[in-house]
Amino acid sequence: MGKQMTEMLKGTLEGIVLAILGVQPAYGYEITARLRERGFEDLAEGTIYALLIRIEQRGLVDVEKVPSEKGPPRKVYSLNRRGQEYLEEFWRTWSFLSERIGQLHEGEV
Amino acid sequence: MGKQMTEMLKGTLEGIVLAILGVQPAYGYEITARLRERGFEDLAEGTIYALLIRIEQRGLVDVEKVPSEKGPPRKVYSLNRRGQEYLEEFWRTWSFLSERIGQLHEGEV
DNA sequence: TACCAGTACATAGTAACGCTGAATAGTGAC
DNA sequence: GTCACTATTCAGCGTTACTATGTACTGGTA
Repeated sequence: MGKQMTEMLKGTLEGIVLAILGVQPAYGYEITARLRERGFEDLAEGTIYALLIRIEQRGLVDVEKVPSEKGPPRKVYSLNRRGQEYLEEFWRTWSFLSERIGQLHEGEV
Repeated sequence: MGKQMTEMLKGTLEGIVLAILGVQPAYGYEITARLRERGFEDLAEGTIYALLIRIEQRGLVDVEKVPSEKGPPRKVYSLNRRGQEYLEEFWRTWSFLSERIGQLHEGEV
């Protein structure tokens, strides 16, 4: 990751993952792979796992262990009620910030 | 600042300040005041100063000390060539990220 | 059998960033 | 002489993503 992207992901990556889980449950390896496909090519492996553990400890997601045919069991995360609320708050914060920055980009200072 | 906003500002606040300086030179107190007017109401005083020192040390801005009628001398920062390039890189990173997150917000996963 | 690639998760240590809280210093008004 | 406003600085802290490495299960292959 470029340094700028790394810093910019702080605070937003969490929202990105929660939004993905909001659509449908997923497990860490899967989320990492999907993000890499979608342009975050050198997203570090460990980053997502650390993030998932964090949001689990905050009670934003529910976890279920599901056996895999191809390796160790998967930890499938799904967004719960609290996570939903937190995600809505994230969208409000994001909307505010992206609007301001958008204005700056258009040159309206 | 809310916790989410604090985290989200990491990496973006720098770009915001560089963009402001790209329009016209400014000093710390002024930048903080302007940002507060524009919705970042509880932006911490010290944050901007620390950021300015950082970008100065990286050689992204030029500094000039200008006397003030109302207090201690101002340190007026202006974006230089390297800063301009760095800002362009910031916009590229920002555009990529905001596009991805925008897609997520629209539900296109 | 032994080895490797792919799948899947975990974690200790590090760097960077914004915030907290306090200090310093100059000006003008009351 | 004290207060408010202007203006900058800095040490210490919490949070986050990255680095690097380790563990573990499966299937293929030499």
